[in-house]
Amino acid sequence: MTSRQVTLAEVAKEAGVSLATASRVLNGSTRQVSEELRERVLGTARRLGYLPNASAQALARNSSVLVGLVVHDIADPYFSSIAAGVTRIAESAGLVVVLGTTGRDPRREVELVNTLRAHRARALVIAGSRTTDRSASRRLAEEITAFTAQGGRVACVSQAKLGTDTVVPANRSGARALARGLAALGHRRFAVLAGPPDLLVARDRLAGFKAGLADEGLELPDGCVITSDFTRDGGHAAVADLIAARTGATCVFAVNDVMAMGAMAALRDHGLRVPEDVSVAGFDDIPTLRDLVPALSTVRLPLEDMGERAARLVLDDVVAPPRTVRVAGEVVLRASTAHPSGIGLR
Amino acid sequence: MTSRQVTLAEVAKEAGVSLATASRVLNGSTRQVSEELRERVLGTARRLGYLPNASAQALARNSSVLVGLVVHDIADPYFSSIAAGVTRIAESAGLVVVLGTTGRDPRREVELVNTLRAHRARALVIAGSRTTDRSASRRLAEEITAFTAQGGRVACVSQAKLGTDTVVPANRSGARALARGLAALGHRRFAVLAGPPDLLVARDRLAGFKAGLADEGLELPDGCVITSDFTRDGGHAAVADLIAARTGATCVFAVNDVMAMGAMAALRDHGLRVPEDVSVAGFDDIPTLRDLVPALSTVRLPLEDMGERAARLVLDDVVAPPRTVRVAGEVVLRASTAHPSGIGLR
DNA sequence: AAGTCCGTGGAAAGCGCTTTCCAACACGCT
DNA sequence: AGCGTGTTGGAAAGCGCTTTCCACGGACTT
Repeated sequence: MTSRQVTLAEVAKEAGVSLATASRVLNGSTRQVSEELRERVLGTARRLGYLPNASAQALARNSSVLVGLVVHDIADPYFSSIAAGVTRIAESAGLVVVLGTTGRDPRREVELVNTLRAHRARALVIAGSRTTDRSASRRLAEEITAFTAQGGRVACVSQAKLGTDTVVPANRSGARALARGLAALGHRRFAVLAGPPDLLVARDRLAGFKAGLADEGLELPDGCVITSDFTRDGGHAAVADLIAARTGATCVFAVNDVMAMGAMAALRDHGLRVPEDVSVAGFDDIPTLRDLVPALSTVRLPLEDMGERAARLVLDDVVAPPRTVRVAGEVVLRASTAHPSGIGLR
Repeated sequence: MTSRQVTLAEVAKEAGVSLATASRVLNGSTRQVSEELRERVLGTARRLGYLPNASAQALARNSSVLVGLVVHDIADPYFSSIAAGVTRIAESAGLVVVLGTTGRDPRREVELVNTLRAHRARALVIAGSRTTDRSASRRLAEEITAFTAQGGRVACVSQAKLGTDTVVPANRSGARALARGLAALGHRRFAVLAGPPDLLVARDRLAGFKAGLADEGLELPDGCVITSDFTRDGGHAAVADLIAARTGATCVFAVNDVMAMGAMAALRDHGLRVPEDVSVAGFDDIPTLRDLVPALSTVRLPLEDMGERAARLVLDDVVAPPRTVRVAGEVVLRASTAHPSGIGLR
């Protein structure tokens, strides 16, 4: 069944030229080939249905056309938006995207970078926040070092902690501005669905939010910070704890949109209305948000654009290793947040 | 900067064994190697930080570890859900997923399959509906034939039109059952946001819906079928046409969920309430649906599962070329559809 | 007329790995 | 002692391509 593939050698022979000449015609070599031979080679190649073997080319050239993309969960709109940006740039540069998903397992992350290294991927975009786990970070950093030592370029979308090019969203300042905006609406008691305690992006956003409250002379008591998974279901589950905590909060900030969406659903299940009984805000501005009712207030991040930026960092020819692209977040207050009217979450 | 990579030959030399022995130890060869040499090779490999060159292995073995995944738009929840299923299975089989996005351009689709073929990908999952464009289909079919002739396996998620293994959702019967369900709610006048006229999946769903109406003795006048893009914005834009058409429909069926979401937003913009003024239903049951208010009625497809099924089809050892896995759709009536109370879209 | 240079084609040496084939040796038999 | 048989190590031939290096002519100098 498996028909032998047409090789360059066959094309060369059939066209009556040397291997070298055939190669020069069929790839973008700088060397000139006379019009006559060129035509002949091109013709036979087409006639025989020649397709270069990418593995052989990669081996001979010592460089591949592969770009790695590592995300936690491709079904999460946050990551799929970034992925769309990365693939757009990579594909328009004639490269091929290799997708790896970690399921938020740091070991898997290291494993993926290793695999991509084995494939001699020319570049690598790692999306998704690091955690406070030092040993995991160290092992990832080692892999990344090996990857760059091999001539590959790496960019991260998240914290600039790994000595690579990085696209870093304004987690702190965005959350801070959001806090001020919510305070300006009249809220005085807040609760935060803070995600996992060891996730840096979650910590940054929490810290920024606290700072924003402090700007307004407000504070966030410890009991008002609920930890949970960084997912829609995490946000949903956290609401039970939130209500049990009897915080009296009139406004809930979830450190990302999917958590906020889960929380809104859970609040509804508990018979609470948003924003009449409690206001809710998220972070990221994932695309699905615009079809939510009430529309979710959030901090907008240009997700696809961030993916594009990361891809560009990693594909340009600049030789300036650790560059940082800061991306601003824009506070967008929508219908899910309103002037506090009720008594909040007693 | 680019440090030379450690090669098998170096490991072999350092360990004082032949290339062959080193190779046998460091990959899953069937050949035995004595415990002593084995240890020695493993030790030096670790010490030197040896990592096999995947391109070289692919070349020597004439087979790669790559699995292609072709989707229209990775940011669309429909595709990202399927992608999550495919990557899960592929990665658990130790394979590497190559992601290609077409942006719904048939030429790009062909191009991607070609690229994947050049990389000697061992398998390929193509998600996304075909169109009625015969010449595009033919060229894709040719590429696919070449791919399989080369020993690769291909599965499609959509219509079983290409002679490959296929996972086909119950578009017709799902839409038909949905139509009956909506008629049972009391609706008599319907409108359909039918997507692009040349997209097979859209046509199937429209046809199924009509059949379901016919079962109930109802029909769908031509003026009640609005065409538009198969996207959220397409659904949004179609609503203006829909309203202009003065169909008197009390229920709108959009042939996929993202269109239905766009339509709901547009209806709201026009001051129409769902479901009080008009009921809306979609198709697919993308994950984001459960956080919509009102919750969208739809036909549930197990999207991640479909991705997994496709991946399994393409990765098992069965030698039964064109198999078809039919996936049932389950009608899920939620809050976006109700007994018709108003006068509908006059 | 001799010397230079450039443009072009081909031979061949790799790239890093797998795998066939052969040699060597240790057994267990008759 | 002689002979299969089975096990293990190594030499070497590829896998399909790129690229260096050399050879050859013709066009130009001087």
